[in-house]
Amino acid sequence: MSNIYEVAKRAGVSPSTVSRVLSRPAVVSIKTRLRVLRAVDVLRYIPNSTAKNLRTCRTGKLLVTVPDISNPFFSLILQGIEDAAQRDDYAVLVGDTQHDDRREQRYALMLNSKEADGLIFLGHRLPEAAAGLARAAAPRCAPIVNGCEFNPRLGIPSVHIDNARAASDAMELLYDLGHRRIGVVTGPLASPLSRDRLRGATLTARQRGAENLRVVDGDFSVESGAEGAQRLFRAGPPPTAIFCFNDEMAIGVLEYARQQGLRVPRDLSVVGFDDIRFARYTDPPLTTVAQPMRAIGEGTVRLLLEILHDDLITPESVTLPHTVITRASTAEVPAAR
Amino acid sequence: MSNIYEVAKRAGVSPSTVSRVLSRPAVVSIKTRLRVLRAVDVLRYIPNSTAKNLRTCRTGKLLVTVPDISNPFFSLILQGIEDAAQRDDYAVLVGDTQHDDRREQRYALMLNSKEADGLIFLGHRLPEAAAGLARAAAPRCAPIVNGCEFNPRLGIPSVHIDNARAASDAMELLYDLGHRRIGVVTGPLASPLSRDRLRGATLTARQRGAENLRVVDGDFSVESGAEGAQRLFRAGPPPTAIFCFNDEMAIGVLEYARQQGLRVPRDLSVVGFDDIRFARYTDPPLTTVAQPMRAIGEGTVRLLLEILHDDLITPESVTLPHTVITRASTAEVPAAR
DNA sequence: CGAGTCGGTGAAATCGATTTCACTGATGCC
DNA sequence: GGCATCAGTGAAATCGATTTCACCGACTCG
Repeated sequence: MSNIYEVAKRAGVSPSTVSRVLSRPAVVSIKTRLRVLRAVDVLRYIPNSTAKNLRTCRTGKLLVTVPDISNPFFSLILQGIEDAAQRDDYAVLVGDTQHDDRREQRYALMLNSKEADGLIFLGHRLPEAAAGLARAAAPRCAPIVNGCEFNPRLGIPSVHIDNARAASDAMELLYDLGHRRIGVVTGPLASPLSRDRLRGATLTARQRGAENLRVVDGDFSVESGAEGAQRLFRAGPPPTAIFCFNDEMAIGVLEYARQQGLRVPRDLSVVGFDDIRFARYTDPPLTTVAQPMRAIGEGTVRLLLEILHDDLITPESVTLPHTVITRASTAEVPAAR
Repeated sequence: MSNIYEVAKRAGVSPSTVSRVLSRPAVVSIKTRLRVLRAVDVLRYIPNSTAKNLRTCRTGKLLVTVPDISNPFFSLILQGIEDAAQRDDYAVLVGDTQHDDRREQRYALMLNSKEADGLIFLGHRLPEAAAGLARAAAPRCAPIVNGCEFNPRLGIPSVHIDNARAASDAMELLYDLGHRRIGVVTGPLASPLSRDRLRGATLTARQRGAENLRVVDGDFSVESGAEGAQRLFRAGPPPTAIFCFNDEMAIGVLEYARQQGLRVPRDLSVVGFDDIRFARYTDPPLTTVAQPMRAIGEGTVRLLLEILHDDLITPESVTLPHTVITRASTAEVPAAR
């Protein structure tokens, strides 16, 4: 592989000129520019980006840690990130952390060793290594951005929806349909996102005067949705509606209903969260709260690039709109008909 | 951020020694080793990986191009790749190409500019830039590996299943259930993978003496599955079974059936391909051909690392086993009952 | 006792670009 | 005509590590 010196020699100029031709052609005379370009062509010269990175202290890479790439919710966000990064000529390094904080740690360290220019993390924990960078940068912004979650105490900019409000909206929908015995299957309460949704849901329940809100915890998996439904049905009078904090658990509830011979939405209304790709293809199609996944991904990149370009000095979060999508898994409560 | 010189100064040794302590501690005496480590600790020294990469001509990164990250099939392969790469201390750069060959090109160029040590591509096209590297490396292996597809003409090692055989197996299943009028919805025939499956399917059809195989083309999307079903039903006598070249199209067929009031599997049997996460949660759960997605991902990494370590000289592909998973979307043909 | 070996270390070259600074010749202007 | 300005270019420093080679002292062995 040829390097800049060989190109310079062949073109009869100095390496500096070759470098200029490639990065700021305007400052080089037309004649030498063409000579250099010809040499570049002949030698099939492609600049070594590592050398460039070393000199410029930039890598052109963004590191993204995601709790689970194979989860359709995250994969859509990742797609938004990738797409936005690409548009600005950044490449994306992904780290699948499998919800493991040691892995989160390891990836965060890549920022310290300058393997990437910035970090987008989609989980709810800020790895210690990253927190250190954030402290060191204070009161300015470190190139670290969060997606989906929002923990004001971290002081890390984030792109997310108003989870409390979104959960409220989902609950309102159910109350408006006449439901009074509503069950909720939460996500892991370690994450602010789940806590926010729970807060929104219980707030609405109180406002609507329904004390009959029963809450069980899930872990966002299909299985935990089915199990949550079972727990809700086994304890006390059966709920007429179940609100799950994500679509996969709602699919689990649909599974449970099918096994128990419950007809959805006749006997049980089900609401999910996220509006993943398959939500519209469940049977019945799932009523759910849509998050703008791609936009969240793109937003995190925009925020990160603003920080990198020094346009964003103080942490600033972005709240994107959600939408309640009514499909066929919800209906008026039988008694109200 | 401190560098190796400051550490050396603080420890009262030369930079070479610091480097040795960090990479081959055994060759340094215990005493200096401890002194150096203390200095590293105090200064919170973290080696700059860009400098290291420049010197060692290694990046510790693998580039993966995937046609569509948000597709659950690819995201599972990607997870396998990420996981395997991580175990060997490699990081993964992903490029979502959106099936666009210009994007594939752009990513492939990153190999030329030494931004990654190797390339795994999951599409069926080998970008020209990568092909150039392969030619340059010949007759040895360039660090380029394919997943899923297999095109012997490319001379690029690949990890995949026996697609022809897998399609045969799916068809056998249907014939064994007594189906004779079978429809097939293919993927884009530009990819060898689809052509292989089609070959397998038609071969079995011929062996089973059924001339009634009707084939329509799809593009792997849910919509094209529904549309394919429509075309199959509109032309000639209705099929009793439809075999789709992926699960999403099979979901489309299920949708179509529901809309038309066809009961699956009573009126129509449906077989998918891939066994994505949601295949078991469709209604009815989908009979499909399972591909070992994670293993495919892990396999591509293993192959690539063997090439990088010079253990693999000549291109060599790996065929992994598939499994036909019978769920509730297939049943005996009514007439056969 | 002298030669050879070996463990431990440092000086300096190197990877391949970018960028500063200085220089040259040509032009503009009074 | 002389001085300032400017466009165009090159020499050399620089980024931060790794690695080769040479060196030194201590030890072994004949």
